[in-house]
Amino acid sequence: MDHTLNADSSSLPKKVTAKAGYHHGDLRTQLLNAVRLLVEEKGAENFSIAEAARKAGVSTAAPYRHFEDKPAILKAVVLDAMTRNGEEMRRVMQPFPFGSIERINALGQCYIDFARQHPGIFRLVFGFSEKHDGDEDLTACGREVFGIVIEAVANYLDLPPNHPMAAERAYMLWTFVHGHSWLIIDGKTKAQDLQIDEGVMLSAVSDGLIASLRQP
Amino acid sequence: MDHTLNADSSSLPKKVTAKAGYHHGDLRTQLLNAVRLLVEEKGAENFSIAEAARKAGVSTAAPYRHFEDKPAILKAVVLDAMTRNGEEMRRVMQPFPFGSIERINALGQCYIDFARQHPGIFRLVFGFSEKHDGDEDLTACGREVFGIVIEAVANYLDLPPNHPMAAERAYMLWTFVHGHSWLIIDGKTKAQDLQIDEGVMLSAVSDGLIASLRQP
DNA sequence: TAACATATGTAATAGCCGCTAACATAGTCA
DNA sequence: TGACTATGTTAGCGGCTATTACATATGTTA
Repeated sequence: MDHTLNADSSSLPKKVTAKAGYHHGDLRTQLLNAVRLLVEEKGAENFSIAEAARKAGVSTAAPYRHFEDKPAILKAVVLDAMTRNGEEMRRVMQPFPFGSIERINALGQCYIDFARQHPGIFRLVFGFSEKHDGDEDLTACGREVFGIVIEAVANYLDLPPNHPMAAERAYMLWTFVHGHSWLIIDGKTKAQDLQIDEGVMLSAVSDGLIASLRQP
Repeated sequence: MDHTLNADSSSLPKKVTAKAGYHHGDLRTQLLNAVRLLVEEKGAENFSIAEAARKAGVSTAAPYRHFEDKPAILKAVVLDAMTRNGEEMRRVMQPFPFGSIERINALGQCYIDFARQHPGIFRLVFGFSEKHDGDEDLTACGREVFGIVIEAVANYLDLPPNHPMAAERAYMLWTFVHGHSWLIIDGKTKAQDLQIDEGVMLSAVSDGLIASLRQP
């Protein structure tokens, strides 16, 4: 339930309060923090490197010592967010029994929570073509995260993890939580005056699309 | 199956080939056409008013005689796209019997087709907060389009169109096609090596989430 | 028809931003 | 110490949004 993307106080930098000198000391990390804040604050399409640099207290040219260009800095933020979301997914499913439908529901809820808590980042991760369409790192990271879902579905359905049906049903679940996440952060759900219990809906979906396969 | 957003030869302008004079004659329409092309070509986040103006053969200041600012010109494109998509939805469901599940499936397929055929516009319609978050015109248009889906679901389930369950199940269908559309145009589906028949999946979803309610 | 009002174009400009080049400073290691 | 590398800065180019002042076409009315 935490999804903390903000303060990067873990893996503490070599110089925590390096401000006095000519060299910053920990600019890369603090730039990423600034970018995350700005993306959340002003939207990924209105964020500027220059503002991130000001926020970190350096000149507008300094970021280019650490990142090739704007797409590169955004890619770093995206990769970090995907990784953390994957970790969070593994965490939230752990309390529930192996092979249970509750594990699947927990994964879906985790995905939705992430979008709600970090809509700007979510928009950035998806939605933005920003030159990293076929990027290998991002693809690999995505496959790993989606693998968690496939595995949970396969375990529930008593299938080998590489069974096509597991991937197929996992994908259906993904489309659902993905679409719901987008509609939530775009305000479309509210605009339609829909009074829907999210948890109930999520259960209905996993029941209708996955649990229904257990008794043939 | 057409979703033609490009040539606006319908509702023909007063002067079709007004190019010679100081005044353009049909700048507003041609600007919108240029914007649509550019959004599709370079992505909504990289489109610029200046380039649209060049494409229409006028100075970079001219567009501001017809649109307040960048969000306004994008809003016009979005409204047009939503309207046309709504019309297309009404068209594709017509061949199927009133109250049939095929009508529902046709609506879903139409939504997905639109995204696949106009990914740039789709990204613009959703995904972009671009200052029209709570815009009344867009909200009204969206409610009207979504109303088509609610109605089809209500008819199939033999419910009054304002029954909460109709809206609820319609929303589930929406989340599914919306999420699938995003994943398709983001290339995520391909990145995951998923071999899924879209029509089969769509049927499975409407079966699992809607048809299952008919026999209680 | 002449004069005025309105609509719609241009040019010039201010203030952003992305990114690069040339230069400055700090840390590292022979 | 001296050379090399990493990481800052300043200055500047070209592109963008948006505004302002001015120019030209169109239409209305006396």
